[in-house]
Amino acid sequence: MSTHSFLNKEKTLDSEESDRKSRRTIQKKNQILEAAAQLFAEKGFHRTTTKDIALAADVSEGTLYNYFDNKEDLLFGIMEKLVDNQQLGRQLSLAELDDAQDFLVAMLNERRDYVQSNHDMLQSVLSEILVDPDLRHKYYHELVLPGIDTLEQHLTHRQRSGQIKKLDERLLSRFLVSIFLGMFLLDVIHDPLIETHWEQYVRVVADTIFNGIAF
Amino acid sequence: MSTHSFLNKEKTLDSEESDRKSRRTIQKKNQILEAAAQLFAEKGFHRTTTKDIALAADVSEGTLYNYFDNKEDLLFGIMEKLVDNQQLGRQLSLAELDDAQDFLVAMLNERRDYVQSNHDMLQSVLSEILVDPDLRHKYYHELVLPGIDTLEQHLTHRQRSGQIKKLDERLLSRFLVSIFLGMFLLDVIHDPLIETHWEQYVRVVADTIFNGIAF
Amino acid sequence: MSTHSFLNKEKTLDSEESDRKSRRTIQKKNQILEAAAQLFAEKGFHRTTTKDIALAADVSEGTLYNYFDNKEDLLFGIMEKLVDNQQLGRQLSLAELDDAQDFLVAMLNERRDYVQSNHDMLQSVLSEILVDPDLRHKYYHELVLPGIDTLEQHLTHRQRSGQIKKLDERLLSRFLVSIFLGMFLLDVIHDPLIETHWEQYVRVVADTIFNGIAF
Amino acid sequence: MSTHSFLNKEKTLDSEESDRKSRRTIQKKNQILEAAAQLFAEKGFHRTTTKDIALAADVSEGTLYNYFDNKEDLLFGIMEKLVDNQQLGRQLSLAELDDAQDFLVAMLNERRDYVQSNHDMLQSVLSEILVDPDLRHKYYHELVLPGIDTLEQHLTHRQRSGQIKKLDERLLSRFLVSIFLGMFLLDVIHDPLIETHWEQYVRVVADTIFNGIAF
DNA sequence: AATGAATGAGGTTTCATTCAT
DNA sequence: TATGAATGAAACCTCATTCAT
Repeated sequence: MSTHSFLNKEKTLDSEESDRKSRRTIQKKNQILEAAAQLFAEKGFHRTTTKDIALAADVSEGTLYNYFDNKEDLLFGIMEKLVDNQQLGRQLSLAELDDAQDFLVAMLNERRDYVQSNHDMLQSVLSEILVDPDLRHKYYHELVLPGIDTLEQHLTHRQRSGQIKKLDERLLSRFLVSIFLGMFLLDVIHDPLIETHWEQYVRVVADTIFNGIAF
Repeated sequence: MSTHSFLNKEKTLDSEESDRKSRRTIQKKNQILEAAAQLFAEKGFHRTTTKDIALAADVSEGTLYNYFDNKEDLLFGIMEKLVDNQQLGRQLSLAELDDAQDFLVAMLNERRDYVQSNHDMLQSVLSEILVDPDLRHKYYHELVLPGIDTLEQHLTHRQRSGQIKKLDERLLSRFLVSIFLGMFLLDVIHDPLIETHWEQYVRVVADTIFNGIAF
Repeated sequence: MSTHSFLNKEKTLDSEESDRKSRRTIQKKNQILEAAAQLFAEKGFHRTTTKDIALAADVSEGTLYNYFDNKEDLLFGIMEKLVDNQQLGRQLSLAELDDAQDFLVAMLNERRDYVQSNHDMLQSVLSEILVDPDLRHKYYHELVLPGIDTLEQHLTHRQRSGQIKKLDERLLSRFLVSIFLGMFLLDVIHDPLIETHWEQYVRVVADTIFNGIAF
Repeated sequence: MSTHSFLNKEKTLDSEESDRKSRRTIQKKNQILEAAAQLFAEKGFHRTTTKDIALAADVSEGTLYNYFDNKEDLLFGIMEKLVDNQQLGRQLSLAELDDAQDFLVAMLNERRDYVQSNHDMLQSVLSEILVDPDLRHKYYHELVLPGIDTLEQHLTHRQRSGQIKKLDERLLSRFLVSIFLGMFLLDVIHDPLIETHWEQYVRVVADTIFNGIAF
């Protein structure tokens, strides 16, 4: 038993040390990614130099390459954080809102929050997605598709319980997703109205989707 | 013939020669812009070299600079063509469709056509818009805002004639525009469903917008 | 006929122009290769920077890359020149020297000349050959083996005509080649004696090979 | 036992400790040098990184610098081992072979053994010798010249005792050395024949040197 | 008007070396 | 004594742009 506890002590020490190390590594990775995301959002991936990033992250250029294989790898790092954050958001998700329209409003707001708190990272990544097949593939499969899937399930559920009409879930979910995407684009393009009138906008959207615009 | 003389009226004496010149110039500009747009769409603006463009356009690199001030100017050239094409599309546009839902369907299809026949140019320009303030400004003011405005007018008109509910037109038009934008993004990201199920998709979207998803 | 001559005139003009162009290209390639070879011989391939080479060749660094794909390609360029020069030397080669020993002496001198007039290029290439499989392969197959082959043929001929003993030509030719290689190495290492006593050295070598050192 | 006390005699009081230390030091130095030599032979000095070496030697990069001043110092370390090994080989050397031709054969074989068992180190060092004056100087003076000197003495001895002709020993010894060098080069360049036909090759070489190729 | 060779600033990346732990 | 993260100089290479022809 004494031996055992002795071993444990060592183990604990070791693991503590390696823990500290990996925590510092993760921290520094984040420090770099945040600097990069901000710059990418401001000037774009290609107009941002590794020197810029190093400076903004307060490390040397060499250090960048101790944490990331190359410049493009930074984009993948940003994407991973986006994926993590999305999953995080989903956990503390939309509870079980009984009313379907409440649910839609909640979802729009949740998306809005996600977009706002990950704005730089999303913008960083988006412009390259349009242009880099690898990144596009990753983005589609790890961020968009999961979103679509979750939506489909919710829709199916609501349809079964008779809360909403029986329209093709696959198309309906895409419709909703493209609303989010478009909303984000309008935001990035700096259309002033959505930002200033968010509350009303959500109401209009939710109302329209639920009740339609026809009399 | 009268048309012809009318057109001629605006021209100076040495018109024929300068005409031929400018026509050739315009043609070569187009030749270059098309090559550029295709490459930009494939590889992105920054990964496309002026050499690539010259090669694809079958001119020398030097010639590029006889027609455009610099590489970025090509993007502005592409944007101008997009604006022209949009205006063109709008003229022969949505006639006067009595039924509001028919109108919406027609509009969705018109957008779809526009997107499809200007795909490369749109994709070329979009990823840089996210990253280049000048271009973004131009895009917003010359392509997005006019679209929003036109939509607002249509909506106001339909509201007045009692065909649709009285929701805030500014927000409703943004809602519709963000649907188009999102649709385009899904397309660029290669989501397969919208492409293969376009007809049904349009129906779902139009039905939802008009009648809502609630029972 | 007039058409023909007219065409010819054009052709001549064209070919003259393209000739001038390609001649200038070849000239500039040589200019660069000579600068590179000298520096490589002095400091070695890796300690020579592309900037060094550009400076020595009196062109910009960018221009280097208009003529060679990358730095290593310069080594291949040097090797090609070595191969050319060897073939050149072989044409005006060892005539038909009746006496076998005269022939050996002539050959040793011919090698010496080759080594001396291609010294920088040989030294440039040699140290990388020891370390770069591609280059080694090329060197062996394009420079060493042809030399061995030629030697073998000569030896076979002399053996048949009864001038020398019937020893395995393949081994004997390798023996002679390794004498040349070793000689070159001693030269590069700056052993003073061979350089200062070349005439006598050749005599000793030829005498030994022919008559042996035994009484 | 007497030997043991003899060895101990030279040591100070705290000898045992410093002994262990220096023995461990020497061992680790060797461990590093062997790893380095292997990598240098494979990829060349410049393409081998200190990280590579550290990894292969199973130490950290920092530790490298506790044993060697810098990367180039590794080459000097390798050279020193080569010198040591050569002297070692020479001590238990060519006995006193009465017959001169037997002696030559034995010498060729001894060189062959040396080359084979020090192959990586020789190849490591050779390509840099061609390019690094310091190293070249050291190589020439500590490895080549001693070899030449030893040879000269042997030759002089054999000449005096009337076993071989009176040719200039300085040139003759260089001739023999360049045969060894060339042989080594052919080996490094991967000429297949010498390796597969070594026994016969030695016989041809020895026979030629002794009796010549002339009838 | 068209060409394309030349340019050189500037980008990404590598890697020997240092030093705090 | 051993470590390995951090460094930053410097290398190779690209490419938008110019300009003599």
